[in-house]
Amino acid sequence: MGSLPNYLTYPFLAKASARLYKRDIATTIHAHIVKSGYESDLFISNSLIHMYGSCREITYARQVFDGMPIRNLVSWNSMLDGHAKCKDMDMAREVFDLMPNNDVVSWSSLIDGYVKSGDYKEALTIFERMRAFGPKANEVTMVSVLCACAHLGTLDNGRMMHQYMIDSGFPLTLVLQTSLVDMYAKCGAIQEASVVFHQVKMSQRDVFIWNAMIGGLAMHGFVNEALELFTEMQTVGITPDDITFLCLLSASAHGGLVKEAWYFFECLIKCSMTPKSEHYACMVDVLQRAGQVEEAYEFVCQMPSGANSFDVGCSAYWVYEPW
DNA sequence: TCTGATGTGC
Repeated sequence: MGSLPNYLTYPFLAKASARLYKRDIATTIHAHIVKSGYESDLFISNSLIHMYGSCREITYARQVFDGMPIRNLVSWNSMLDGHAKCKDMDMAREVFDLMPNNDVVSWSSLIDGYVKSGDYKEALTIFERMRAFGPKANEVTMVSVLCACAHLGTLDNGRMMHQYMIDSGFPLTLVLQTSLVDMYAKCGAIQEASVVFHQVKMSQRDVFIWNAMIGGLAMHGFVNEALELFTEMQTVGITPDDITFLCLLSASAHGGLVKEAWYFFECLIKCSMTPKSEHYACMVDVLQRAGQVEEAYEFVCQMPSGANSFDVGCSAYWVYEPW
């Protein structure tokens, strides 16, 4: 009765499966494609490589890639990104060096792979090479580059990248502005982070950029300022998420602010969210640092078993056995 | 009409 899937259907299915991160669904879709005879379609094969790469099934991705009679840049880039997602940067680099040609996506995938693998210096080295010999960077490239600067804490470098973006006439999208706020905050330049944050129109700010700013303030001990922004974001209709509370709880833990921590934990519940193990870990941390060992113990006991994890376990251990 | 890279917490 229903219509059969055609060559336009499968790329969407593969993309959905890639996002779901489910290997069994991925192989099922692949089997359907083989049965329907669409395996030789370039778009469909590319979708399969991407799907397997996203599911971290790089061996299957490679099998599809090797079986293709014709490949294009998307095939190579998907293979490259698959290795990068698996944090196998040696293989990602090999693909990059082997591919017949490359574009901004190839370079961005490589740079982001190094960032996600924690090799921030190499990410910046590749970016310099890209500036010298490669295609023009775009928003996606710069997000990864700013992330590398943030983790290295090299403020001068970060400022240079910001200037480069202005000089190159990059449109400052919300994603880029969030990366800038995060970079300045992590580099300790909370004032510059604040300037970028306030340049974004109130109506355009989403939970990501609010979190970046609140987290930046909290990280540097400006808990009152973080609290003010937390109130403000709710006033303008942005609902805090679990990351927002993690920022605030972590700041309270570092500052030894027990009352504030309880307040944020209660807010979290009031926002009808379920605290995760990380939230519990922050609470245990703040209580035991304040010397409230029994309260911390009680808190751990109340914790639903679903939230139990190594994080909380470690914190709980501190409650019993301070080294 | 279909395919590839990006932002907030540890």
